[in-house]
Amino acid sequence: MPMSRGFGPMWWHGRFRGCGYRVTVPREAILDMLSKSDKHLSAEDIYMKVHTRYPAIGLTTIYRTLDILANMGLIFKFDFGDGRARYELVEGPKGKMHHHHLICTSCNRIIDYTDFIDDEVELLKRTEKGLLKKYNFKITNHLIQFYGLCEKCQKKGGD
Amino acid sequence: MPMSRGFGPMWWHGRFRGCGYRVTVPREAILDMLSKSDKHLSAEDIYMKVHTRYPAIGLTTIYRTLDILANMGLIFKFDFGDGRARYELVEGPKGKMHHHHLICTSCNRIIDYTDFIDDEVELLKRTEKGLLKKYNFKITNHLIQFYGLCEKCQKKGGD
DNA sequence: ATTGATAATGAAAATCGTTTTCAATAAGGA
DNA sequence: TCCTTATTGAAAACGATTTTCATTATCAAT
Ligand SMILES: [Mn+2]
Ligand SMILES: [Mn+2]
Ligand SMILES: [Zn+2]
Ligand SMILES: [Zn+2]
Repeated sequence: MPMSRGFGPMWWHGRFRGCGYRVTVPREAILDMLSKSDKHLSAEDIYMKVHTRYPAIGLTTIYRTLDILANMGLIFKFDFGDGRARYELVEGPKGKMHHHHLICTSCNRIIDYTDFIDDEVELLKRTEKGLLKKYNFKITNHLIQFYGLCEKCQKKGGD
Repeated sequence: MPMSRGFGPMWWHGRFRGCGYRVTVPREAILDMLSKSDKHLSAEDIYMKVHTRYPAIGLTTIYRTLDILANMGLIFKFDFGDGRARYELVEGPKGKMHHHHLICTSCNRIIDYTDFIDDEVELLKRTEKGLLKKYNFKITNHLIQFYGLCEKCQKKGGD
């Protein structure tokens, strides 16, 4: 199952058409590229990768497509504070879902983790409940990022 | 104690000189302005406020000063995802310290909270310890932001 | 108080990621 | 196939931030 990841060929065609969007070469190329990467790619990263096979596809279309995909909930859009947005495929209910990030401040490596330790889930539930009571603030989403040093950079002497 | 907040007049003069920085009118004006606000101000917000009293101070200097202040640890620099950085005074060990944010996705109101609910700090520590064990990642800092609807916007019907 | 080295400044230009404009193209229902 | 119109790519525009550079102001040494 090369570029469909077991969901059937072009499983997102239905989603696209259902939203009134047309299925185009650039959109297929971008989605296919994303499905083959597990990295946190910037628009330009994606542009360059796609460009090797489809030199005609412009950066503008990359941005427009990423915007649509993010709004459709097919990709996540993150901001790690380096001035450029980063994108990654959601991959549906089977694959990677909501997750948090460990960001190495030395080498900029980013580690996803979904296998939350029990304490973390507990922390979130209690915190959200407490904040609802204290501020009457209804939480719908959260962003949690831990900054520090990855294994390799600790050995190198931290920088 | 009007513009010194009980730390003695110009308590940061020492910090500045200690870092080899000169004490200048723009720097005093910016720091004084920040000490009188409890908001999350953008560079341009700060520029406009400072500009009413000191029309000669340019936006470039605002950026340069904010950069220094952030590096010195006198102010926090945050990114709430609206494309512009936001700044707020740390206020030393007495006042506001490390805190988390509640961000209303409807009216963009931002609520600080430092009065963590019971166990929140404890749970965070345990989470960090767990992540250290699991990924051997040494956490030095974290960013936690909750998105949702503030009290007012819930009543208005949630956008 | 005066001097002098140089850090700091402001205006303008440059940069950089992203968005908008617009004429040309291509998707897909008829 | 034909036609409507969503989509496209190039170029220009955009907005926040940074850089450049000539001028000014700070402050340690006189
Ligand atoms: Mn991720
Ligand atoms: Mn805050
Ligand atoms: Zn690292
Ligand atoms: Zn609100």
